[in-house]
Amino acid sequence: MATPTLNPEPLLTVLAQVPSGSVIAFGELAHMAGYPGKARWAGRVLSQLPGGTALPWHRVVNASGVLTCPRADVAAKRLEREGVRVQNGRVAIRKYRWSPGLVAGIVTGPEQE
DNA sequence: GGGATGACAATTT
DNA sequence: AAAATTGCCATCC
Repeated sequence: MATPTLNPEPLLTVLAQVPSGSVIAFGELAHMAGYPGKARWAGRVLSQLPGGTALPWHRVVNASGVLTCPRADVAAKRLEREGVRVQNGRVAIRKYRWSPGLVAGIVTGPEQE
């Protein structure tokens, strides 16, 4: 089996499924990609993405909702353009956090509004 | 094999 | 919400 190197493919696939107006955390992204606990690896993958990528990398934030990226200003601008309110490089991840169950129309947990 | 780094997460203060 | 602390995992030197 040669080298068990991690593939960015599943991660990029999940990232492409993220709808506009929503955001996702690195940990959630890695978990859905099939790599639970590898939140840091997810960040590494995005860091290696090319500048001309068509993937919505700007919709990926950390668990705190902070745009932890070298282009936070660009990401914030794009997010606001998609309907996500960004304040001081931070988004209300509590409201905008996306999950596969959400797509199914299943409401989980209490609402915080 | 060891140490430092990084687009992180969870907990506590 | 923010800062500090600890834990985790992959990569680079």
